[in-house]
Amino acid sequence: MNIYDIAKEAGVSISTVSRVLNNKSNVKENTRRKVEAVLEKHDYRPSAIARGLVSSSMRTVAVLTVDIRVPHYARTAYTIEREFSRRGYEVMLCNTGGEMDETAKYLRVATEKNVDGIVLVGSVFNTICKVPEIQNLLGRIPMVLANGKVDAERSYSVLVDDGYGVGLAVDHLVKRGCQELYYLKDLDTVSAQLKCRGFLEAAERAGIKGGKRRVIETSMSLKGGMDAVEKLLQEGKKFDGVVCGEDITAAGAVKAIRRAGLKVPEDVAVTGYNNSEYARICEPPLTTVDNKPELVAMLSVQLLTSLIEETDAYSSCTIQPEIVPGGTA
Amino acid sequence: MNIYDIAKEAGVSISTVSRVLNNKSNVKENTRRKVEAVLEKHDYRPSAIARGLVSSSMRTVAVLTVDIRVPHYARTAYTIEREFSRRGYEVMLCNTGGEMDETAKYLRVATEKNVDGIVLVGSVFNTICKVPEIQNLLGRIPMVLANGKVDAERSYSVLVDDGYGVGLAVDHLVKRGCQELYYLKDLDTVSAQLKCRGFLEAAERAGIKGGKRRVIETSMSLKGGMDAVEKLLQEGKKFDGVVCGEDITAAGAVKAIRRAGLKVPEDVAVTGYNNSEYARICEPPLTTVDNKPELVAMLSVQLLTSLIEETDAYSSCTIQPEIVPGGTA
DNA sequence: CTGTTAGCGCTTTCAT
DNA sequence: ATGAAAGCGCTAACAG
Repeated sequence: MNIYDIAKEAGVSISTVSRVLNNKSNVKENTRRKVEAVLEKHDYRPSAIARGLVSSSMRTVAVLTVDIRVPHYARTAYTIEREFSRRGYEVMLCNTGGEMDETAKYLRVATEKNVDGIVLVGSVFNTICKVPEIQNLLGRIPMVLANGKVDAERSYSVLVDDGYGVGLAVDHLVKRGCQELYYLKDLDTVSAQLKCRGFLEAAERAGIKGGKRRVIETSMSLKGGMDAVEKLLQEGKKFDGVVCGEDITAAGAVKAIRRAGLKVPEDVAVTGYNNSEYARICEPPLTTVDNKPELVAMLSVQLLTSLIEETDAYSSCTIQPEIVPGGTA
Repeated sequence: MNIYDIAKEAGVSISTVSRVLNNKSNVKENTRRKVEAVLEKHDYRPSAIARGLVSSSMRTVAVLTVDIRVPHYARTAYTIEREFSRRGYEVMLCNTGGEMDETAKYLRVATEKNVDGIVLVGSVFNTICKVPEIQNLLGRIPMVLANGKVDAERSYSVLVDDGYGVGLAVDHLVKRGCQELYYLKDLDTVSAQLKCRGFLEAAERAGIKGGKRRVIETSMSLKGGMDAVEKLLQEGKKFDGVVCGEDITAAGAVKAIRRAGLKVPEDVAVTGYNNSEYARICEPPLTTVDNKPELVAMLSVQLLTSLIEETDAYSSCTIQPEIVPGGTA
């Protein structure tokens, strides 16, 4: 069933049907009703593909994340989807695993499908987009990086000051009297590096010596957090505060500290990062940092929408995280 | 840049370019190379929209879930996306919030965009699809329900025996000597009802009296689990086992039990459901039930693919959950 | 206010 | 092996 069938049955031309379909004003009320009746009768839906071919837009945006199973990305992607849905766009979900190949593949598909815009969620894309192979896929389509930055035509950023965020955690620990701090670093993305630097700078400001010796590299998992703490204990390191780059590692750290018979926060204080459900499940609930994924998502959608529809002036911006008091620090 | 530009520059007709693009065999090796050179030079990508208009397929499937932020759905959607990506399909992500309107809207969009197939994830759709307003949107497009069932043309199911799953948890508790069991019920979806019934039947089999009085309704959240346990304690109920319909409520239950000075599992044993990261963060880690979302997702994709491509014979199927021992039971 | 016509970029007969 | 031409379902410019 297409526009011709409708036209024939309503006894009008396809243009008139098209006009009715698109709520154009120049249709006689009588004709409009006649056409609408036929439309309703068949519960007719115009083909978005055919429309897309004409308007060269399918009202679709691609959202690339590393892995939607990571709660932080899930929250971001969720909000992006909801916001775009409100605005009449559908979202194509792309899990890249942080792989260059998958990213390239998806950018290619996005181009072929002529998506209206692209959102890259996560600072991995910061690094990935520098690869020449990816570089020449950029600039064709409006793009917003949520917590990333890339130098290309029509690419904008919504940044989160993660260094500042970790700094807040350090300040918080110092204020409650902690002196022997360690930082649990999990990944090696730009964001992870900024967090680490935020720790080092804040520690130095607070007069805490040791610098990089206070950074423990571990994996981004519950076990990663536990392992790191166990290592500290085994090595007989003195510590009264553990700053973590992720709630999940912080939860692991708390687990290991308490299993060792130490009290949190009395003996060792701990801070997480992300203000996730993980933080609340942890016992005691984590003191953590809210890096506001929903806000980042909203601003990203706003930015991309204005880019697509060429409405408002648009510019990149930066979000300041906030500390969320819990029971671990 | 389109197929005409390429044809002109290569000095051939558009049919030949199309043949090269689609790896058809009837092209002289020489011509092929000539065309490929031009293709490469411009890094040409054919328009998926135009192709879609001809083939009436955009190689896209829609995945509807309640809320991608719920880990269980995130895992399912993730696997579905990865599997479809491997097969050359993109995924349109749809968060319906379990709302009828949103579901209807998305089914309509899916129809307009002529998606190749639809996956409905979660047993809410079981109920939602019964609404007449939704009913007449079904049957047009191949559909698979992950953990749901609906009576419509071209609709199939991958079911999870959640009643059996909760039964496993009850058996486990009974085996370790628990007699005073309670069940924490969180939602009111079909799946939640099946779980509840699974509890009641298994309890009765084990000779535990009380029936429905042993079911506590609460909200699906950490607080929901805590509230339920606090209520039991306040009412002075005797209990040595708490079976939960979700890991998150189980984590809340454990929290409340321990805060009351009771030991888990010695005084009160607890079981969760979903085998999620929540279960591992909980201290002690939850004994939980694995309802295998990844497997469900894989089978759903397989089923939908065979439906779309009309290859193998297809049929609905059912998954059996497994108990995962932890430290709470 | 309504109809005719020319595309949008591609695939696919049907000739040659 | 290659090209010409029709058509997928729609929008929009133009004519009346």
